[in-house]
Amino acid sequence: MQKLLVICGPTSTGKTKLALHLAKKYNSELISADSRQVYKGMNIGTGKELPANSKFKIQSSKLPGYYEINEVRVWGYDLVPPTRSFSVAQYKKIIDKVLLTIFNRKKLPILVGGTGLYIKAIIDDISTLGVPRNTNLRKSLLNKTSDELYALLSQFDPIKSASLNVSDKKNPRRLVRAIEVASRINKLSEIKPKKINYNLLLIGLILFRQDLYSKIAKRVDRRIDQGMETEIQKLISSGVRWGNQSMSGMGYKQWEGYFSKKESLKKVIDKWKVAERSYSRKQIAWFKKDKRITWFDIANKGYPQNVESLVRKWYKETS
RNA sequence: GCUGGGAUGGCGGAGUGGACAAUCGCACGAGACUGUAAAUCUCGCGGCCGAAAGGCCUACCUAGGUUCGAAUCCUGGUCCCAGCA
Repeated sequence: MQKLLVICGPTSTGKTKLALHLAKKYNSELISADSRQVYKGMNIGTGKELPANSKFKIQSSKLPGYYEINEVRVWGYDLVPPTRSFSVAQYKKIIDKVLLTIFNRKKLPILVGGTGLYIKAIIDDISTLGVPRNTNLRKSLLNKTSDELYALLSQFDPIKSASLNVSDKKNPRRLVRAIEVASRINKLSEIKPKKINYNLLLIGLILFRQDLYSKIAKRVDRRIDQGMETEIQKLISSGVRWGNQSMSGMGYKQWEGYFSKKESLKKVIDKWKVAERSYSRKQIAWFKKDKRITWFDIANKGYPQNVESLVRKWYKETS
């Protein structure tokens, strides 16, 4: 079984930094598991650790490009233009290919990021991933209430509708998706991604809540200093619109009121920090459920050494 | 100093005699989530007891008063804001 190292945890805990550090020691390549770093031109706000003058390299038309950071290849950035929408299914398709080439190069891939669903798509199975989005269906369901959607789903797939929990029953987006899956026209044409089994090691980085919050605040301030406003300006003038999926992310959507002269910069920053905090909570709730994760408190100064010794042990094992 | 307006939970802000521990939004807390996941959705949110139903206590600046009953009415005090001086 191929070895795959996963580094996850809430935002602002230094996952990429740790991954880059480990990559040097284990002849590794990094794969970002981040639903926002996939967009080209969104760098500061999504936290791509790009040094000045770093170049995006594309070697084959069958693979995405990569960056080299401190001589470590980093994949998963800049997969699509920010005017395009994106989904886990595309991510899975692309990254599975990338992983194969990394194994061919006899290197250790490190999957690093905070998007739990993306990590899950790579290391576990998501069985409905082969059902593509149906734009017409989604359009026709656009103005339906969650009760109406639930009734519809009950017609198409009573078993599925009965199995939904209270929150999904009231979640229009997830109901629409469930109807989409239930009403697929041609099941045979679906290409179901293969489940690949890896020899996994999952590392989680965590920090006491209040300290995490203050780290988040500082990082937002830093991103403002790094020129976040200019980044947004560039995106807008290159044709990205506020309604694009890429602009629904933290650090981006909060600027809409500012650019229409309705809100102050302070307001933008406050809303941004709030969004980051609430996101970190959701990430913690998600990752907490995965019992495979070994957690490291980054307040503990020795944690990189502890991570390393765990990785070393796992890496040496013949699988 | 005068005149007018105001003081409600961590914040904004409803309520203007009973159905008020107090609509709602935000923050915060807990959670769900198999093709938008940095999305979307659910629940909780004065304190105490309880698994729950529910019960008890302290509350709408403060001190009194009116009333069967007050966040809501009256009086005094404190503070804030606006206009005039």
